[in-house]
Amino acid sequence: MYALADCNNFFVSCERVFNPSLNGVPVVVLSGNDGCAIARSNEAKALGIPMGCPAFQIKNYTNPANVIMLSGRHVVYRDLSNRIMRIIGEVALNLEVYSVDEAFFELPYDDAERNKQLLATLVKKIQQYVGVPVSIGFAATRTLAKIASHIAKKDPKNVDRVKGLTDADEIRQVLSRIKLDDVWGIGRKLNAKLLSSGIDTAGKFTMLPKSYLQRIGNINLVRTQQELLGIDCISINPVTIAHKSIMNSRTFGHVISKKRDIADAIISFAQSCAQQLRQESAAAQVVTTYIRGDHFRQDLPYYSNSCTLRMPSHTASAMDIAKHALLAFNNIYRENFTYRKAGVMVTDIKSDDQLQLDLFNGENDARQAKLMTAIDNINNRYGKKQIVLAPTLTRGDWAPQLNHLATQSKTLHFYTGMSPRYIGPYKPMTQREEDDYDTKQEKSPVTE
DNA sequence: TCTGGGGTCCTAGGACCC
DNA sequence: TCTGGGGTCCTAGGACCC
Repeated sequence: MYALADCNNFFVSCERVFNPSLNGVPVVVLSGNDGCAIARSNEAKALGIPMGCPAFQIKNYTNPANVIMLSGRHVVYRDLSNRIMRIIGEVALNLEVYSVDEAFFELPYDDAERNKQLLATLVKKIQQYVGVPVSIGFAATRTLAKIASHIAKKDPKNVDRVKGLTDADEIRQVLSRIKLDDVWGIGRKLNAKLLSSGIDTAGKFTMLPKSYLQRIGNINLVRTQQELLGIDCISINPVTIAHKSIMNSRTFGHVISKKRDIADAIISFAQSCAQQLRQESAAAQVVTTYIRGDHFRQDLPYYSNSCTLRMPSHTASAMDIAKHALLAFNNIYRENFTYRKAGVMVTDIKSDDQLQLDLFNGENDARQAKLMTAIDNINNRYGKKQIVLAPTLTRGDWAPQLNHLATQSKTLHFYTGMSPRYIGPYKPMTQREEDDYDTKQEKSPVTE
């Protein structure tokens, strides 16, 4: 038996833990740039505000004065998530943290009723210790457990917020009612494709021939069908899976076209990727940089592109990664276009203990590693971004094409830190605001 | 005016090898 | 007329998830 624990309206529930006056009223948590709704309270859902609703369209559903809109505080959500996972871990077998607000695990008993009691106790404990409401579904496969958790969440009469789907007749009945796109693994495209053939429920989907599913989708679609039929076929992920890719990207406050401005952003994305690699005691060998225009602006020519480079060896050095991210950027940047978003991704990641010493760069790597450790220590102690890469000093090495650029990079923060207090279109900060922003330490940022 | 960010897996097709 | 066969690796793109 698999169980799926799913936090209800997670980001909103976290905010309510710290501010009970948010209970009972419509609350929406917004994405970065305060762009769109990424979590909604039940009251906000009842107003019809859809997931992903752009913030400026909320007025189409209700008077915005009725809705409390909050910028996301993801560090807080991560912390509460960790506490919840720890509590689940006390009773769970093979806990598999699937996302910040969801976890799969296996149940100890064969008996559905005993499992149900165990889970009901767990839900209460999380509510009491952390204050976040959680719903739990359980069944023979993860896909069915997921459906069960939806049922647990949606049914107001179910005070335990636990639902088991273990009886074959009940499963058949439930599937005949569930809309296909509510099934885990069926997204927009597949739903549309299947709908056009009259397949609108999970029940009908389970009767389709495997060969057809393989043709219109891939092996995963076949697996989804098997899972709905009660056949477990999603392999278990070990508890701690190393990342296979790490990405850092931002939508800018508005379109920009200056090469140097974008390059600054690329450097800071690369820096963040490197930092996360070091946190995970890992290193990457492949860097991808991508840039793209604003697809909402019909009045501007649209261009998007990406470039992937393999570095000479695995590295977690901000300098190595930034250097290659910039080289990649130089390959794809085109003048006379405007850009709205950029990002850096690192792949081919290996943990430090898997890595062999590179005979040719060994000494250099060791020096870089020491330097990076020193920077991490300083930043941990005195606040993020006390030491950052200065593109102005290194541009000659990194990207000769940038040589003609003006020398200053004070704008770095606008693309990266995205201060939670900074809301609105791009504009340069005053020195005062900047000092303020830099984590309110007495020190102003040290620029190397 | 205003539309997020970060992941995973699978497949097809090309380059390259013998 | 007729143009080998089989394999690996890499990448881009598309689907999905939260």
